[in-house]
Amino acid sequence: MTAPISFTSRPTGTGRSRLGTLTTPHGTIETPQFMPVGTQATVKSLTPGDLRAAGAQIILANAYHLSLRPGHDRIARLGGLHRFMGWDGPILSDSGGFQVFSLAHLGRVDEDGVTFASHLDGSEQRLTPERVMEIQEALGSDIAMAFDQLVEATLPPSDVADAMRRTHRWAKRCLAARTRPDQALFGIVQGGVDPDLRRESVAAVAALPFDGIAIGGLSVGESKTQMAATLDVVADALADDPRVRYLMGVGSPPDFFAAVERGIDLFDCVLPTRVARNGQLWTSHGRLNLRNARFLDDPDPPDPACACETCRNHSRAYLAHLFRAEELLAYRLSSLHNVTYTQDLMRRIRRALDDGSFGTLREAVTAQYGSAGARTDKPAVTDR
RNA sequence: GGGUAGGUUGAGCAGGUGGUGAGCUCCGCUGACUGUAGAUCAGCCGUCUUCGACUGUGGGGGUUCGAUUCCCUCCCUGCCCA
Repeated sequence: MTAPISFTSRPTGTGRSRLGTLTTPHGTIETPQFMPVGTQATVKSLTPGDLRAAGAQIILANAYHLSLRPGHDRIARLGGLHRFMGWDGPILSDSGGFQVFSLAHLGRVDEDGVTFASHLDGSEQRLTPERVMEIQEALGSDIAMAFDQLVEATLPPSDVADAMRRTHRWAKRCLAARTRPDQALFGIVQGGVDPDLRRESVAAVAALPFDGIAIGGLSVGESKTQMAATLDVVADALADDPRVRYLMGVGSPPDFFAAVERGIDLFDCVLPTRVARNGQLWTSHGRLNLRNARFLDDPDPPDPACACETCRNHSRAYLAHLFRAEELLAYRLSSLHNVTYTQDLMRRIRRALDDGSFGTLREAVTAQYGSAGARTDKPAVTDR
């Protein structure tokens, strides 16, 4: 059978960075690329038209959430996730592995899978690698993710290693369970921030016939320095592996630079949309919190350098008012801007990789957002 | 004019029948947020020299060791009657 996706890339000469093209059943995307997160078959407050206008080329949805509501079988009966949500571009579905982590207190992990109390109604739910593949195939996403176990990188090494090796066993089961020739499947590298464990994980995952390699378990409490060091280890271990590399759950504007120069092609993160709903806009002046009193009389657009619908038509003062009044438009206008900003940033990164100005761009953005990110090397929870 | 219920920190309240009223919800201020149980959460929100201290229960006066509480008087508000 023909491969469900194809990825071609070339090194740029800037660190380990690459410029690439990823072709999926629902279209081609340029890499490095950012995927807005649409957990429940919607990028909160935005229509597919908004996403297109913002420059989004691929979005992420979540198998766990959609299996609980409205149900993956129902989505399948309604023609699949693309038709259901009205987005005809590529979709990557997350497996629910992150929920094993974020909802850990609601469930327990065993060798075969995970038993959950649904966060919606408390009903018992069972996720296994086979079940997760069944859900994602019913959704019909372009790219499915293997079911993994993510743990705090700061746990004892033996715990991190246990979860990592279970992830490897589940990876093989996911591959064995797949039946759709038109859906790609990515494996996930785990191993916390331990270089040896990360190397072991890359060796195990890269040996399997996945269509892409994801790096999980980062941006969950470790420092920026640890994340960069871990990405270096992974990039070394992947060496000349030609497959697309996806860093899960990252990130902020400074994070993109740290990861791209270490060979990352794909990102997803809730940050742009979540912080937007909480009043924080990403701009060429850095972060603006539009709930701050100083914006109530500010007639300027959120970002004078931005051409999105929000910045073309509305002032900071108007946004500040909408947030205070808890008007729904606040969430849409802010999310639309932040997704646009993030897509613009990725486009600028791609252009800079092409013309050799990556370092210059990184310095400019770092000046706006602070070195190494907003909060540098905050101590890990268990360091105390 | 008579009766009645009230007056507590921006708003709305709780509490307090003589022994230290800074408690709640809004509003407001600031911060956080990284494969979304998040249009959420946290801190602050009388003053100060802020791990504490001080002031504050409509105004004035009185009784008392001590008054938000008891007494006198005045002011203001709601409702009922005339």
